[in-house]
Amino acid sequence: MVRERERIRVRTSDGRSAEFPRGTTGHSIVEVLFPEKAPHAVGIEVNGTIYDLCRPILEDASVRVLTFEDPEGKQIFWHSSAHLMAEALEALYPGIKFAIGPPIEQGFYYDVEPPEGVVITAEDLPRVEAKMRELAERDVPFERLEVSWEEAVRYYREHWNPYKLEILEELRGQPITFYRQGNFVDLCKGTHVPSTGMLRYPKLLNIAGAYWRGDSRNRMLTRIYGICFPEQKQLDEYLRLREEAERRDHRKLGRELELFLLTPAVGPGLPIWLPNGTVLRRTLENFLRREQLKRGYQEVITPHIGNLELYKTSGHYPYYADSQFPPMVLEEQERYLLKPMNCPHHHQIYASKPRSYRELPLRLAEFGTVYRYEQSGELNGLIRVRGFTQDDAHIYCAPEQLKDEIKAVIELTQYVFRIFGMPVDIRLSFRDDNAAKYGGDLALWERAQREIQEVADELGLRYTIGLGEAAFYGPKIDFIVRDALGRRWQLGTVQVDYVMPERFRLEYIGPDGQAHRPVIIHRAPFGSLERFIGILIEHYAGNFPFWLAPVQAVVLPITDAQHVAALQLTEALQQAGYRVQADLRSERLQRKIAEAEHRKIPFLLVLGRREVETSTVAVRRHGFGDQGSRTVEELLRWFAELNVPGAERAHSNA
RNA sequence: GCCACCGUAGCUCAGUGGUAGAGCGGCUGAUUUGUAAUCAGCGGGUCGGGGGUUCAAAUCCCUCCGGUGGCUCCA
Repeated sequence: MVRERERIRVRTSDGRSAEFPRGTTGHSIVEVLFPEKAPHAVGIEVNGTIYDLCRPILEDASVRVLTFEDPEGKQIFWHSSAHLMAEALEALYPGIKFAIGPPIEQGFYYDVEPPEGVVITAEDLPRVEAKMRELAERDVPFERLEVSWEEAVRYYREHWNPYKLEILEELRGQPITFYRQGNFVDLCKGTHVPSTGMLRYPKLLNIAGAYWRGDSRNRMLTRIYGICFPEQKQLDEYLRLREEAERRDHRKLGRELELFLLTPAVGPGLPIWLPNGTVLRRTLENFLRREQLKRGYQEVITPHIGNLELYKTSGHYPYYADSQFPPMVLEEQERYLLKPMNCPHHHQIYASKPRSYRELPLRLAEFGTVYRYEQSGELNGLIRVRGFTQDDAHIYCAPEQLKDEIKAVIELTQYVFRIFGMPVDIRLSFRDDNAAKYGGDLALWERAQREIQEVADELGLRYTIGLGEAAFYGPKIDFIVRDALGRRWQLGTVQVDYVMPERFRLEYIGPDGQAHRPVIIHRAPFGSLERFIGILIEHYAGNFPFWLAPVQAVVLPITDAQHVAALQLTEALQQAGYRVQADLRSERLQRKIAEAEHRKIPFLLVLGRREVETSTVAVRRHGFGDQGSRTVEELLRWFAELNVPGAERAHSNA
C-alpha cells in the first residue's frame, strides 16, 4: 500500500502515460516524455495549474509542457525576464525598490522606485540591458522558496519595501513564495523559467512614469518596459517590426503625404484636413453612406452645439463634465455645450412627432462631429483627438426587432472591415458589479446582455466577454481589428440602450393602440473617421489602394513636345471621374518618377514621342514598376476595375 | 493632469557661453531630358514664448506653451 503512494501516474494530452516517483519534478517528466522539447521547456501545466519545472509533483497528473511558443510560456518567459532586469537594476542602483513587474501582451515591465536623488532615463537603458546579458550568461537557476507570511513580512521590513509590504497585506496568513536567481530575491507567485541562461536576448524598450497601483493619488514610480526572446533572430524580427511601425507612423506619413495638419495655432488635438486627407475622408464617408442607404438608413445633419439641458436629460453631463469643453454661457439659464455626442440630437428627431410601430426600425445616420476635452497627455496624432467625426447612427426599434437589427449591424461592420483586409475580433462588453458606473434598470441590462450574446451565438461568432467594459447606459459589442502589422485596435462598436428611451420618454404606438418604449442601438463601424484614417494610413503604410488614393495618377510628359497630349490625357481621365494631375515641369523623367513614387501615387502615366505617335501611354504602377504601354481605353477599363472598394488587398511595398 | 525626455529654416538635423549652419524642399534661370532625384544663382530662422544669471545665452537657471513615450481616463 505504501509503495503504491510512492508512485504517481503522469498522462500527456496526446494519450501517453508513464509512472514516476512521487515528488518528481517537471524536469524529469519533460526529459522522459518530451525529450525534443526539453531544452526549450519553460514550465509545465499540471492538472490545469502551471508549475515551475523544478517544483515537485505529488499526485497523479495530466501534464502539458510549455515553451516560448505557447501564450502561457511567453508569460513565464517574460515574467522571468522582468526578474532578470530587476537583478540588473539592483546591481547598478543599490537601494532601488521594486513594486510590481509582470509580463504583458508583448514583453514585460517593472515598476521601480530609484534610490533617493537618482533619476533613471532612457540613456541608462543600454547599460541595464548589458548587465542583463551579462547575468544571463552566468546561467543560474531560478529557485522557488516557500516561506511563511511572517517571514516574508520580516524580510521586507528589514529590506525596507513599502510596496511589497502592501502586497503582503493582501496575502495575510497565506503561504508565500519567493524566487531567487543569483543574488536577487523577489516576492513572487511564479512561474519562472528553469534558469537565466534562457534569457540571453533582452531589449529594454522605453521608460515612463506609472502610478503605484494605477492610482493618480499615489506616488509615481519609474516603469521600465522590455522584451526578451530565446533566439537572437526572434529579437531581430521583433525590432524590425517596430522599425516598420515607426516608418509607417501616421503622423509622419500624414505630414509627408499632406493628409492632415495639427498645429498649436488651431489647438492641440484639433486636426485640419488638407486636400489629400479630405479626399480620403470623403471617399470613406461616401463608401459607408452608400452601404447604409442600401440597408435602410436615413441621413441627418445636426448642429455642433446643443443646449446644456439636453445633455442633462441624457445623463451625459454630470457623468462626463470633466472631459468636455466648458459650456458657453449666454445668460443665466441659457448655456450651450459643444456636442460631445450625437445621440441626444438624434433622440430629438425621434421625439419630434408621434411614432407608429410601422415606422420602426427608424435608422438615423450622421457623420457627426463631436468635441471632447481629452487630457493633454492623452492626445496622439489622429488616433486620439479633441474634435472628431463619428460615423454615427441610432436605430430605434421595437424590442422584438432588436436581434435582427443587431445582426444587420454586425453584418455591415464585418463587410466594412473585409474591404480593408482587416481581420476582426469581437468582444461582448458587459457590466461588472460596480453598480455606480452604470445607469438604468438592472433587469433591462441583463436582458440586453442576454440578447447580445444570443445574437452572437446565432451568428456563430467567436467572441470574448469583457466584464466592466460596458458603456454607462448599456452593453456593447466591440470590434477589435488587426492591421497589416498584426497590431490590434478597437474601432467599431454596437451598443444596446434601454436607458435613453426612458430618459427621453421615447414612445411609439403599437398595433394594440398602446404606447410602447423603443430600444436604441448606437453604432459606429469606423468609430471615428480620424482614428480610423490614422490606423488606415499605418495599415497601408501610405500606399492607399486605388479607390482611396488622394491622387490616383500623375501624367508625366518627357519633353515640352508632349505637353498638349499630357493635358488632353489628364483632362480625359478627370472627365471620367479620376483624381489625376499632370507634371509639366522641365525636369527629367527620372526626377518626376522619383517624386511621384515618394508621394505613393498608384499610377504614373509616361508620355514620350513614341506614346504620342502610337496613341498609347506607358504605365508605371507604384509598388509594381513598369507595366508596359496601354491605350487610353485599356487604361480606363483598368482604372474602372480598380476603382471599387476592396478591389485590391493591402500590400506593404514601399 | 502626472513622470521622463524633446523643441534651431517648410522637412530632416549639426551647432554646449563669444552676436546662427548643412542637405532636401522653395524661388529664378539654364537645360528638353525614356522609368527613383540635371546644373547654377537667390532667398529663408527675434534658435517654441516670457523672465533671470553673465561683459556676452541657441547653449546655464526659472516659468509657461507645444510635442514624444508611458500612467490615469476614454460616453
